Amino acid sequence: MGQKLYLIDGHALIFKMHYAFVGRPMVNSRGENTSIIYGFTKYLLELLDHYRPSHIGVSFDPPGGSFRNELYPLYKANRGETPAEVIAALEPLTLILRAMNIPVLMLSGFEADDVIGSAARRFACGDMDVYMVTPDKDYGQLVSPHIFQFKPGKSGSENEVLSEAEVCDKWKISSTSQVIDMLALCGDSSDNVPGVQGVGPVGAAKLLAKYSSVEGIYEHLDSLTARQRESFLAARDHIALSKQLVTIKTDIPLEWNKEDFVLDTVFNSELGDLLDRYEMPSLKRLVDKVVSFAAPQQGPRPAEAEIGSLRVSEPAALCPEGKVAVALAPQKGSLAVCDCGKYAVAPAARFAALLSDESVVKICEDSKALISSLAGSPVQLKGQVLDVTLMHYVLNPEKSHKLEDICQEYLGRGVGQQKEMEQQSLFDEMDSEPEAPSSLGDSLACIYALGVKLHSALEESPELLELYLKVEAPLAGVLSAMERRGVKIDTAALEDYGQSLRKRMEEQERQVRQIAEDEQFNIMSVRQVGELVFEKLKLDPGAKKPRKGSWPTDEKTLAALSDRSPVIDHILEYRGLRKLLSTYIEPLAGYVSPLDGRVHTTFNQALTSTGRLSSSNPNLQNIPIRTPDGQPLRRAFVSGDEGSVIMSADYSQIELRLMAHLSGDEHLKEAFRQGLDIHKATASKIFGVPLQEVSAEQRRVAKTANFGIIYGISAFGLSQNLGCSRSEAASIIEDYFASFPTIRDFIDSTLRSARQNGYVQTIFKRRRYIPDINSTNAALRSVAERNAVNAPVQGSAADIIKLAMIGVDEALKQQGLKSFMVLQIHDELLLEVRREEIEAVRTLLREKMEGAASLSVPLTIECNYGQNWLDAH
DNA sequence: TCTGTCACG
DNA sequence: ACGTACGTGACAGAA
Repeated sequence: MGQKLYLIDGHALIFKMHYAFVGRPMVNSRGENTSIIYGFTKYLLELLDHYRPSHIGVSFDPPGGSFRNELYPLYKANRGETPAEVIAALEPLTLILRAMNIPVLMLSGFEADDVIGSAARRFACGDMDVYMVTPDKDYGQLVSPHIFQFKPGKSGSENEVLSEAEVCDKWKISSTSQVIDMLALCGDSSDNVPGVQGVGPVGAAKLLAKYSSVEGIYEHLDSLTARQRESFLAARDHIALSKQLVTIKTDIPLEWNKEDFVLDTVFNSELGDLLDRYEMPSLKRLVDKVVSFAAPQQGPRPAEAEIGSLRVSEPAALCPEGKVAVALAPQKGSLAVCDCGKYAVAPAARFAALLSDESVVKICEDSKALISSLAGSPVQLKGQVLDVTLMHYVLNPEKSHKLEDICQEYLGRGVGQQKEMEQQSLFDEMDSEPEAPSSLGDSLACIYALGVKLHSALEESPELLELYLKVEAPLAGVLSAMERRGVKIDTAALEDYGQSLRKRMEEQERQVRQIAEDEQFNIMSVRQVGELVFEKLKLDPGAKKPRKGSWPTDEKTLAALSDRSPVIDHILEYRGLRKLLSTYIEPLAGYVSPLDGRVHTTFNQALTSTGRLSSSNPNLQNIPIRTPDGQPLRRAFVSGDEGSVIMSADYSQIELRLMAHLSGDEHLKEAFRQGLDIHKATASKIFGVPLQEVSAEQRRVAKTANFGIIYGISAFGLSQNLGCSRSEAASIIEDYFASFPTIRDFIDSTLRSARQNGYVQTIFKRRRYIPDINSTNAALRSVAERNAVNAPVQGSAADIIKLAMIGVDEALKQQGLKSFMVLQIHDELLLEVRREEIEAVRTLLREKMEGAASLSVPLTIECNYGQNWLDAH
């Protein structure tokens, strides 16, 4: 029986509880603030109840600082005084822990993390898993095969266990020891540890991938960009110290031994007295629960047998031949595969025959990642792929699709808690790696079982199974290819553009300093801006200084004072430019891969509630276009070489066309059939004027109303957007429905079916569940109603472009064209197209995009190309 | 870690 | 009598 040692970072937990109760403290009849004592003890008891540690200890920071303060006097110097409630809670908590026979670890000169690190390293072994209970990211550096970070969730139940793979994945590094380098590079503002200016987690990960450590980066300074080199040179003096400060000690000699940590749930009777003393009757009940459960020592559930039986009987349901495999990519270059209850880890090539066998169903957690990991190798993935994340997304887009959560929902247990399945050679002479993470076997078992369960859940609703098989599963491969191709960035253009914005920022700053009559004025400082606006210039004579804290300087407050002094516009302009620079331009340069000069975004296929994709790291679906300041950025998105262009194809008014199709409204349909300017046509109808006489203002109002219809209109929302009164908005809505009566009917019938079925659906039967549709809470219900109207429209558009992408990808390959897709922006596809293929690709896009669905109105695209993204519009 | 703001469709 | 247009992601600033 595997043993589990939980080491709790007491101070971190106390602070977490302190903040959790800010604003609504618990006070007992003696007037004592018992928030922290209650929160901490409750958390501890729930942990015992739920996770059943065999061993446990709590560590606190000792008073008087640590060796780090001697190394660096400014260490944590930016932290304010420890709140009095926190100090007051220490003593009672120590008493409670003592009454529970839980050892309190404190070593003068060391912080809690050093003690925990040293204990973890000392006690972790094959039959002792160590869980470090802390929200602190620094602990990631200690995570190793038998040491995990156990992150308390915000509402208590959402605890998260991080293994090596998850820590590495989170930071995008290859080994947990690189967490130290990450922290040193990025700095830590809460501990006052300086990092390297301008280097964030993403940039640091890229550098570490190439040079593996801080020292490695300094050995290759000449390979960095000029800006980066400058920052690294500036940091040279302190970087070693930063690294030392963030390194948790693992070699402190400890006087405790394993037996000291054994959890004995026959608690001391003092515990009850203490809980009475602090007036926490509900915790006494929890104590009883923990004690009563403790007696028959057994694990949560014997699921090994469950999974065992699945593997014997169920595969036939998936695949007539009864051959089923589970595959996933645990780390770069090698693959873990399980079959018939046993698993092996080896380079993917060793599984080539299995992976390319059409008759073997592959079950995995993340097929896009799996496909990406196999790309470039001769190994082909063929046959049906059951991606548990995507299947779960199709079944219920709004739930969490983390493996842990799906397991909880469908298997009634967490992942990584079961006795491991046997690891061995699947084939003769298999060179299995002995160092595989300990939870791997169980993860494979879970994925396997989930593949079977989710597949049969999809079979219950055949239209959902079809959505998965025809849309989501094939799309994963398309997205994988798009991510790997990436989009070329003209870094020189980007740099120039950034430079021009920086110049303009300096100019705004100079103007502000002039008005402030202060050459040293710091425009970035909220405090200084507040004092300038409200005290020196007195732009709002009525405003009273807040007693504590500082003057408000948010956008809205300042904008309201815009006509009192030009300084406001200068400040806002400065902030706008800074935002542009810090959100788009500067980070984008860091995402450009040194290998190919291209940016590789990540498309998330299982995230939105409506079926849309999302893009992150970086987000390339929100690159500016609407404002003049932002537009030049799109010029930096270029084709890979002179022989290619950027081509953009976007659906014209796809959501309104879907509204016309779904509602069946004859007026709207007719307008689209005639190819009219739809907003103008709408205006003509609702204002009762001839098409030619529609004014610009009327068109604007109609356009806003059209958007409103798609969003699930409300008088308030429309009035906000038009800047008119609520009653005026209400009358516009009346006129709209009078002109398009069938749309009102459509909305009504959509709501009726949502109330009846609990969900709404798209033209391809993608569901969105609307549980709040019958809520007695009016606000909740209104949100639900708007969701119910919007989801079929937004979601159908998402279905259509997904299907189009699959068709386009297939056709490009089939016709042997070299052009390829690079981005999807909801209703637009961006491609890199060989010049000689321009006409062929254009034709193909028309055919596949316009033909992706047959609606009762024409579905049309606009297609253009140019040297860059801006020119392609 | 959470909120507000602002970029896109 | 509520708080509001739908769907995202990233950053700065405040706790």
